Amino acid sequence: MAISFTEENYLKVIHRLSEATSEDISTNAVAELMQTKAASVTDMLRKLAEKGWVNYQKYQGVRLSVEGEKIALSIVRKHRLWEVFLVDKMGFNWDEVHEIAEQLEHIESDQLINKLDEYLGFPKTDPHGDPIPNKEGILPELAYSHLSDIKATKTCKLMGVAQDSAVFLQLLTKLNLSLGAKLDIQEINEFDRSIFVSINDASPIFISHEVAKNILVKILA
Amino acid sequence: MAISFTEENYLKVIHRLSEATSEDISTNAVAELMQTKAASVTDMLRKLAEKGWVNYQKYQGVRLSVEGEKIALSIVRKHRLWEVFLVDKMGFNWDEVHEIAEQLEHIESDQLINKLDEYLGFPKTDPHGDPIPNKEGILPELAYSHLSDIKATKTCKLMGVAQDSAVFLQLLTKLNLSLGAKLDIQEINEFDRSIFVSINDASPIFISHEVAKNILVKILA
DNA sequence: AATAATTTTTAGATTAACCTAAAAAATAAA
DNA sequence: TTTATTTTTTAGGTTAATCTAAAAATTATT
Repeated sequence: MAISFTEENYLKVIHRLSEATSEDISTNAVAELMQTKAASVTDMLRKLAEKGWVNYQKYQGVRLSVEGEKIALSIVRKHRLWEVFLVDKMGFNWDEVHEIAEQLEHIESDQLINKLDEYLGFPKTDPHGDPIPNKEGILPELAYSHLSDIKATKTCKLMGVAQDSAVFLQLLTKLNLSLGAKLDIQEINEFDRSIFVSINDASPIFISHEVAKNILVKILA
Repeated sequence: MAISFTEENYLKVIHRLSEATSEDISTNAVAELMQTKAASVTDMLRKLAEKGWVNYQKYQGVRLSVEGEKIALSIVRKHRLWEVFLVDKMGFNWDEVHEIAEQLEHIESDQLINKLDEYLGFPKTDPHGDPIPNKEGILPELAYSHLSDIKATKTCKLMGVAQDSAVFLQLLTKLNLSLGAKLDIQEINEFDRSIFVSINDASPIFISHEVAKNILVKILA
């Protein structure tokens, strides 16, 4: 069935909200991410439900149907593969690619996206460490920890970020924090929950709790 | 000023029609290429004129303004660069890329298109031999002959095609006619204007006038 | 449990891009 | 130069996606 860019964006947003919770997604939550009004969302949810892509009962919130989930994952797949292309092949920085990928994710051609996947060497994650769903729409669950959740002095590897905003990514770049960076936690301060950490064996610096919350790491030792 | 996909497509179509003639473009001609009705075209032409992208007087036809020409050429540039990408990097055949490029040409990012240009090695023509406008929107005029216009037994090189339809391109592929192919004209038949020609030194075959009209060549000898 | 606050939905409009049918203008033919 | 034909425009409507304002349902608070 034909799908519009707008419908694709709604499915993508509902999918993103569903990842964070097992509860139904509220109209307001969708409205906020779609940067639109709740009334518009209500209209669209009814339409998406008619097309069979979401389960929606009025006043009860919404969730993706199996079919809707499939569509959402194919958009995520396209978005993340294009991000890899933009960084690996076009030479963009990781904080510059989100907006362009938002456009490219709507290009419709299974053949193209599978050829692109191959051309990029079947990458497992995008430049922010987010996993890329495969052709069958299966998204490997990567169980990484939030740096902010770590309670002891450990050595970790930066595997991803929980936020794609340019300001955040630029801050990480300034701190020399990129995918794969080694983090030696020296101290965790109870007072402001800031972390004193050495990055790639450099002299340790302070990282705020706010930043640590958005950094995903694998614990090495 | 903001521009919609639809507006971009109208400007592209008006540009294409303007290349073939120096006269003003008729509403009906635009309607046919846009696959829409004349009444819809009238509405859009008024809108495009208000935005300053075309010069339009009712009942007098339309032509691009300087600004409109600039926009149209930037779309053509994007379309043709993406076609090169699809063929050279993604491994598509020249008859498979038009529809995908129709989507990709609307991606908005000057940075991306200039990086893509560089990545592809600043190609001069697309996979069909059509010239690619440069960053400044200047389209090099390539003066090639239509194979059908050649009146004597000559040796030529295939430089482009005047049509991008998949059926036509697939026929050329079947005849072993690709960009750069050598054509030795053996005979031109007065009766049906068909051409008896050797392709890359193979044994000569007949090519219809209809096909020859859509083949662009450089005369070598 | 009743009331207050919040969330969500309905009702009615708006805009972009399209449509059909009819009117008007331009062009071609008698 | 009238008349006929074709082209183009106008008038009025439709659909998708949005909006504001008001009504209804849900949730939270006394």
